[in-house]
Amino acid sequence: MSTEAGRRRPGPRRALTEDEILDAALSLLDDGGADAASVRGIAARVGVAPNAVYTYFPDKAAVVKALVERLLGEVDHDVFADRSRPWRERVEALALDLRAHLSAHPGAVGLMIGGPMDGPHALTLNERLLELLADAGLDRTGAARAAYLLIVYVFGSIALEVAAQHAPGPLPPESDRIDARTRAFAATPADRFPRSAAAAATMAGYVSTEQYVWGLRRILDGITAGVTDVPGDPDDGRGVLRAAGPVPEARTSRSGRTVDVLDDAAG
Amino acid sequence: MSTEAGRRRPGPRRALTEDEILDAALSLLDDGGADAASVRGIAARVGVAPNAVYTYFPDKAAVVKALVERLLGEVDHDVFADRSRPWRERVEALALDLRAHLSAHPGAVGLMIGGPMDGPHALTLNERLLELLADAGLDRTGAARAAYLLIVYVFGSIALEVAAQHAPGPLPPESDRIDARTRAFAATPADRFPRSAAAAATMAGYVSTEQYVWGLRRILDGITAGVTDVPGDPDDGRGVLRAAGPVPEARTSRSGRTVDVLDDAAG
DNA sequence: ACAGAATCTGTACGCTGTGCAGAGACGGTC
DNA sequence: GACCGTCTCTGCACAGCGTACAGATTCTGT
Repeated sequence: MSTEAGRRRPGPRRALTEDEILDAALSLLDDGGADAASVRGIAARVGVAPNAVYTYFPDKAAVVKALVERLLGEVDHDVFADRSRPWRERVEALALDLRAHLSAHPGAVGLMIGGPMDGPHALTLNERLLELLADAGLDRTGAARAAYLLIVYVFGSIALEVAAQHAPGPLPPESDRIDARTRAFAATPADRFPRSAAAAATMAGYVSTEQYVWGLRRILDGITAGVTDVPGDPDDGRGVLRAAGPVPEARTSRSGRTVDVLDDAAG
Repeated sequence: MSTEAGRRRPGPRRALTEDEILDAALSLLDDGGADAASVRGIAARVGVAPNAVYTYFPDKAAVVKALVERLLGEVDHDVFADRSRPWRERVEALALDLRAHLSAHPGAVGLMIGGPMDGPHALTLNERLLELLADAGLDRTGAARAAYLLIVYVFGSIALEVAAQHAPGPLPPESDRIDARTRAFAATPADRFPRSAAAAATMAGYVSTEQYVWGLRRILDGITAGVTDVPGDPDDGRGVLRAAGPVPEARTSRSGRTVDVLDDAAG
């Protein structure tokens, strides 16, 4: 009661908001890479003394954490709530949206995967994925494992894509980066690395959207390998799927054995 | 001719070797986390003035790069060269070996995925994966895409696993970390996150070896979905696989369409 | 013996995160 | 309207960071 929400605290009005500080941090990050978001830089950007920042956040780690949370929150709730669309489409839309949002701030990506990522927005992302994968016909445990597999893939892809870029600042267009990689891989010594030299064009495309979607689809294929497809639209795998626990009738799958092993640990 | 390999350079003998510096950096990293490997700390550890390090490496980034390269080199060439073993087994052995080696140095993991990872040992890893996946029956392009998918998964998993740990220093035993996560997830509000709350046990196991292997197997399933299995050992998928390019006869698969899209970009 | 080159040290500069003391502004109570 | 406690922000300071520069020392090749 005494500390109700609308009451102003004593002392002078705050010159800033937390959001303005996060804005400044993000723009510094975008301009100068992961190391550019210094407390002093943020303070200068918003026009206060460096230690004034500590009125809003206890330390720099809290600034980073809040920024990561905000970036994760920008993607939630929108794209994949529409349950009329097939679940695979929604997963792909979510994955592409995450990639677009995060790789727009390459300097922030390193901070993201450098911390625990256990805030409410991260949990919301997990929750949405669980809903999505339940629609796909996966059981509770399978959906959770699949959700983390997807999270690992999405954040791993983005992290490696950003890390492949040497210079700070915004990511160049995808085609430019692939061209640069093509030129770099052209120097691969074919005597020591014959297969890599032969696959140089594909390797240059490791950072492409096509590779990203290709890998995502292989994962979705693997996730649904133990789940039987309802016939009706075999062309694109968009058919509604129904759950199959041990699936004793459909192609004795390795997933049956795997699930048992995992249940030992998680249960 | 003038600068032949065995010739000593003028000047006093070096007090150190590059390897000793990397040893010092790694041990600092292991003790104190990613920020502990300072140039001054390294120099103190090996008993020289801070700037003596710059006799061996041009800057700190070069030290980190060399360290990453060395860690990547520790895993190559050994585990998965034995072509008599089934390829899935070899991929799993490689993935588990990589995870064991890298998560033994959690402080180094962040440095690893923070840089381009384009050294010779990284290329060797790619080359070995290409060989392995060629044995699995994938064509050149498919093998390269699958290799990167696996790399993303392995490094993404390890990065997220390490990032989930708040304190620096060596990773606690897996069971302890899962216990801690179980306790943390017990506080998940079931009203706002019903599915996450219900899957808390599985989510606690996100950092487990079981989850890691489970995800790896789903990926391998997805990679080989467009490749027909030779009957003979259907129980574990260890049978030798034969290549299938467009696979027009085996279950009209989405991979056919996907590959076309990708060939447009990479070709 | 001498020239040149390499190694290492001492010193210094600008940067980082952040703790402490103090000045000023404001809300709540008299 | 005066006062008090609390909050905000500043100036200063400290320890640590990466690293550039100058100089002393030690070696190799001539």
